[in-house]
Amino acid sequence: MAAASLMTPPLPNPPAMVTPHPAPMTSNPQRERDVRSTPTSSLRALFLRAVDPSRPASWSAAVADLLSSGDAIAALATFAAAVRANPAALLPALPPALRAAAAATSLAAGRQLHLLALRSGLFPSDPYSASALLHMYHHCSHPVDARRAFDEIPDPNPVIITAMASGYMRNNLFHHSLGLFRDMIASDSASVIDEAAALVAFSASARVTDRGVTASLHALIVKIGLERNAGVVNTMLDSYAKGGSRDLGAARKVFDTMERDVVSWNSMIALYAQNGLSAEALGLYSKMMNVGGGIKCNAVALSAVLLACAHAGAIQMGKRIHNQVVRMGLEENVYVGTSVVDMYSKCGRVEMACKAFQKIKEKNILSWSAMITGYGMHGHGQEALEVFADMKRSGLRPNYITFISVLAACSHAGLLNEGRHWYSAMKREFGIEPGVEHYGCMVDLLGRAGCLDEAYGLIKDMKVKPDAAIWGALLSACRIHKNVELAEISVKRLFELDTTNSGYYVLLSNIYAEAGMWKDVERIRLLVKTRGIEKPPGYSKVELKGYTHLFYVGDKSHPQHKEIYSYLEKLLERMQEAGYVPNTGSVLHDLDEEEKESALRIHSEKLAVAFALMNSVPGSVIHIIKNLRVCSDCHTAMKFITKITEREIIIRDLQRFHHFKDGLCSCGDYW
DNA sequence: ATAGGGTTAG
Repeated sequence: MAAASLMTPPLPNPPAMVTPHPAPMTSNPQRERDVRSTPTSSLRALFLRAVDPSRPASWSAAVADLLSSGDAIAALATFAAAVRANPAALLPALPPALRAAAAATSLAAGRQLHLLALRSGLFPSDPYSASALLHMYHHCSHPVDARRAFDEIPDPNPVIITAMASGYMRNNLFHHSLGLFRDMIASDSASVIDEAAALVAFSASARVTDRGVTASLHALIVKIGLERNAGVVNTMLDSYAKGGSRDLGAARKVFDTMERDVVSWNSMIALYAQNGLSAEALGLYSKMMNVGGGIKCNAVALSAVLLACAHAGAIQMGKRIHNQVVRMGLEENVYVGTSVVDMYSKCGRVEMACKAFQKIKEKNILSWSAMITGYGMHGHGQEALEVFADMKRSGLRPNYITFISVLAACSHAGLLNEGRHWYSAMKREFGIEPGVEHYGCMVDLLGRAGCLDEAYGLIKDMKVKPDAAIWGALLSACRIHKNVELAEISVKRLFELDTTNSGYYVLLSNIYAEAGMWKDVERIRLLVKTRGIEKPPGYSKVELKGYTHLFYVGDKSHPQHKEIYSYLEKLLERMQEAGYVPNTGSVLHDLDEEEKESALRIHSEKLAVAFALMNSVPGSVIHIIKNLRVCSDCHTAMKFITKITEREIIIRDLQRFHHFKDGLCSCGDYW
């Protein structure tokens, strides 16, 4: 109908909102000839040769084909040619044209198409154009415009609602997305839910903290018989484990009763891995490989299981998985490759991480970040900064995450000036506002370097609320530099944030003790006692021949404990001959010196090291995981052990890495 | 003739 009149006069610009952009559909005969003859896209020429201008379907097919071949601009140009050549082509070609505008994130083109849809009467009555239009606005990050258009659609069908809901998800408006399904959940009527809608609804419920949403949706899909649809149930599985329920058990229950496909296995493994249940993740992985019912492992499974290895420090399993990666030819894959890098770094093998990093074909921002973090964790600050420089040279723009890696590397290596430089460059040059993570690194870096006032000033200037890690960093800096006043302030704040961790009080009482403030030491000890706050028991883990051995302080439950203790005795003698003096400063102050020394020598990391030295292959790296920070005496002890035995020892606590080979360790004095 | 769709990486 009205489409014919649109052909001749150039489209008036939509009011105000249009941004300058190579508008693809100006009706200029010259341009039209260009579209059909220029060799800018040989593909385009190919498609256009096949177009029968008299058949509308022929045009829309050409637009859609160009789009799916990846040339959105050519698709838009062809759409413009279509409308001029045959006005009847508008109806079928408009939706793919809108998708092309979305793919090119060209809001200007999208708005012109919107106008065209309005003038031709296709909007809001044609549901095909309507859903594509919403899709376009969301893709161009204009959810408000999408909403405006959505509100004009009289009776939106499931496809339109799904387009709207998934668009909200894309723009991180999770509650808005869920809101579109809410009435339906409330009335228990599944009128609008089909497979695609259910997928979006569950993925929305995985991102909000509202309780019970997943279960209600679950009831709904059972009612309409979607509970045997693997895709839908997989998303449901995910939302049980995340979202408001956060219940891995519930997810596992779904997993056990459903008809599982690869994605189900991968999701469950990934969920375990992400929640730190490494043993469960690894167990489920081997179950999949053995009794998975013909399920083959793929890139996603390997990524997930590598994360579990990284978390558990399971280097041997990690190597096996890496071999599998190589066998499957997935070394060049960004996802898998980045996971391998992360696994090797967290398991203490930076050189292996670096080799794996070089194998990745198209490194993305997270691959680079993983490598920077890897060097940083090991105290190799200069290497980390070199990788960062390489990343910038490769043309990638550092983001929020990149700067966490960079600043963490500076803080761990004690690169004060570099840290200061990149912290300010981050804001000034890259326009990134620092978040808690960046502040955490800076407070740690400044604090260790003794710039306590600067660190405190930084906290006071923060635009976001400081978390326990930040005050904790300041507190341990106070221990190093003996600042009672700031320590008290930090503990006060920590107490408001985390009342259950007595570690902070132990640290404060040690600070008092070192300042000779015995009354305060007593006061804190009483406080800890009366409040019933307990320090979680410290333990150290060591992996040997695929088995993990766990040690607590003074542990005598290990079958080899007698040998371990006598080996440790001999080791300590040799260490003392080499100049090791037990650092009793980190032990509670009401013990006498002798008691302090015997308390120190049975620390879990020492037991673990002795056990590993007795049993491992000469020359291999000893890798220990500790659930808490390492005390200053164990820190020193490891250096001496390295010196006498020439063995590389790596201790990783839950967050951090301490690398003793070259005596480099920037860990503070903890407890 | 044309529309909407998650699980992996710091």
